[in-house]
Amino acid sequence: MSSQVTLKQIAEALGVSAMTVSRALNNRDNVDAKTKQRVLEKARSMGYTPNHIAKSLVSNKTYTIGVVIPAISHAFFPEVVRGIEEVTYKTNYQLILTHAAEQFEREKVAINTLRSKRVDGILISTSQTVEDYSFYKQTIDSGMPVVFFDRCIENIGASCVSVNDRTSSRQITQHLIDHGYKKIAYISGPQKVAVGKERLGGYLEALEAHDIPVDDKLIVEGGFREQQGYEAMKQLLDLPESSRPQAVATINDPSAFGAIEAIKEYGLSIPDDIAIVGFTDDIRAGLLECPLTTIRQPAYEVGKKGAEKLIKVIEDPDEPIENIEVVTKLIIRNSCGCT
Amino acid sequence: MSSQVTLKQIAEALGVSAMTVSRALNNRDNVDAKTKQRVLEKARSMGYTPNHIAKSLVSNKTYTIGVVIPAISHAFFPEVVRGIEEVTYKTNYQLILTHAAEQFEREKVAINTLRSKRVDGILISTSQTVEDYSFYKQTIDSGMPVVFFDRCIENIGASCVSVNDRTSSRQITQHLIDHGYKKIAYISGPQKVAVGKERLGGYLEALEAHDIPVDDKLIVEGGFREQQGYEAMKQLLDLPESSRPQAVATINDPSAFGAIEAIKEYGLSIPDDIAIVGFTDDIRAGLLECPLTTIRQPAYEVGKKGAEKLIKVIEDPDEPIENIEVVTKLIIRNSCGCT
DNA sequence: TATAGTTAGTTTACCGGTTACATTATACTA
DNA sequence: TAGTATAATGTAACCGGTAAACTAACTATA
Repeated sequence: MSSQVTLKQIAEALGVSAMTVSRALNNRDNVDAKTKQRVLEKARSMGYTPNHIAKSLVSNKTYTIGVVIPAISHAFFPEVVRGIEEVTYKTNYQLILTHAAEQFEREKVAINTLRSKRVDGILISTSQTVEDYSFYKQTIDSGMPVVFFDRCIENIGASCVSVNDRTSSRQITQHLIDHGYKKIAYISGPQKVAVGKERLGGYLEALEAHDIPVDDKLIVEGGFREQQGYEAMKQLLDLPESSRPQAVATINDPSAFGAIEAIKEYGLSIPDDIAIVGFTDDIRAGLLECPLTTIRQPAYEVGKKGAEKLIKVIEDPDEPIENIEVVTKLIIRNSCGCT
Repeated sequence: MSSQVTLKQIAEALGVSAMTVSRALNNRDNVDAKTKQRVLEKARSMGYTPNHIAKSLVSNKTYTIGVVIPAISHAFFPEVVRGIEEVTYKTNYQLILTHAAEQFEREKVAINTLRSKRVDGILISTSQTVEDYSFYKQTIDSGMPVVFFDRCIENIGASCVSVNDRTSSRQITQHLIDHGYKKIAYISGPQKVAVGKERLGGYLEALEAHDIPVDDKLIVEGGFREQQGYEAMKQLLDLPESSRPQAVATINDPSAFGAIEAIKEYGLSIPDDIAIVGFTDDIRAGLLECPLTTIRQPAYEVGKKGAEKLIKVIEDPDEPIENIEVVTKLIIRNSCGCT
């Protein structure tokens, strides 16, 4: 690191006190116009860059927020980050991005580092391997402003921005039912994560509403990643012919992509042999050989709302805890059987 | 922000000096084993989180690197970030991510803030609107370690990690020539950015190598974004029938996607009426109606190499300046005319 | 047994700013 | 013209740690 110019150096060069320089640079009162001018010029000519580290130490404020993301390569998250960025850019906050690679341990390390760096708040989407909530509880109880997004942990004292997972999942399952399918499987996400539970819940509600009996063999816990969708689908395809599903709903699009891979490997065609639907509206969904019917999650909106809420919590400790739902849209393409 | 526990508080509670606590927590010498034990326990029970801000002020080191990205939604960049993340995770650096949205002004603000935050180094991919280099020059001359990636600025005193843009571009143009096309257009990127210049250079070299005369009307400056590819293609399509291109090479995949949109609007078919190739191997490239022939850029590798180099520069001021080239791969699909 | 060497711990100053208060110079008022 | 308000600037302490120098007590050595 180069030797950076300090206030003191400017002060010395000008024969004034550091305080006067500080005041001049921060547009405070009680600085002679001429002095101020001299200071500004000197600061520029010396290439002064204020030291936020020192400022933060005094003000106990870093204008930095941490973002904890489980999977950068899932297209949903970069879009969320774009939404967050848009808000933080306007409000002069910076973003420390951490990637947990779906590992709870990495997430813990990340959050601890963020706390050490004294970020003003943290936006979290939990990893699928999340094990116990006490770690989050502790973080939140320490007074650190936290807002969850997409993969939330509920009733833990922090706000959450998600989509209407349950109703969306019910809606898309309903759509499969409308096609006349009776044997509808579900490739679920981890039940410890709210989206996992909610989306499965929506699927069950839809079946129940139509008096379709729930078949436990048709519900397989997969996960958020393509590989897991692939494996879950194989399990379903290995069921005896008679109990094989006619249609499959999945926890998200990557999972559906994996499942589609498996279906192809078994030489079956979509949607004729098996219909399938996703949840995300990944950038690839519409481009598949058989375009994927799915739920469009407004990722950018989720990021934006999350960041807005977090900054409110940071700036006003009385900001209430909320569960904010961003509304999705059912995108009907062909994989469900529509033409 | 909650009231955080400090070293001093632990020291007081234990009746020792702050230094002793500091030593105990940092595994330094000259601390009695029993004392150390007592300190560690007290720190845990009081919920102590070390304050990196204070540490940084003394050490002049933040273990944080800044990343300046022009477009999060271009799938290339999240992959790069994943590569960077993988390295910083292992080396205990954190990532401040800034998004310039292809605007040079935002980029300047971002870099200044990163400097104020005293990041240990910065990874930069320049925005397409980059205007003058003096700003970068100043930043680098101030002693801030900088490594450019993908969109580099050369000969400015910083290392650069990119792909072999020129040879790749020559190779893919060559492939179009092999198909027998004579009138090959080029939708270029901004010439102020190295990739823009290099890729255009590769295209020109290929033509020259085959004695194909360069037709200025067939070279249109587009840009990195879909919309710009769309507009550039329209310009090409509006040329008189006789001078219309038989094939088009583009600066990147998004630009190609835009161009494809335009071609469709004109009722022409790919590759029969017009062949087209990209550069990126975007996640969507293989999924198009007519799958896109393109150059696969190893984004993850670029991020990894960039981060590795930056950390070397940070940790050893004598680390030499290098231009690191990561090698691409020509991905032949159908849009070029291959079947 | 006097001297030097360890060990465990303390004290002081400092990193680069800001806050709170003190001081000086200037202007205004009676 | 003394007396006071006001503007401009300075000083000291502090934010939460750490480096460096110092001290006290104990141990080893000749």
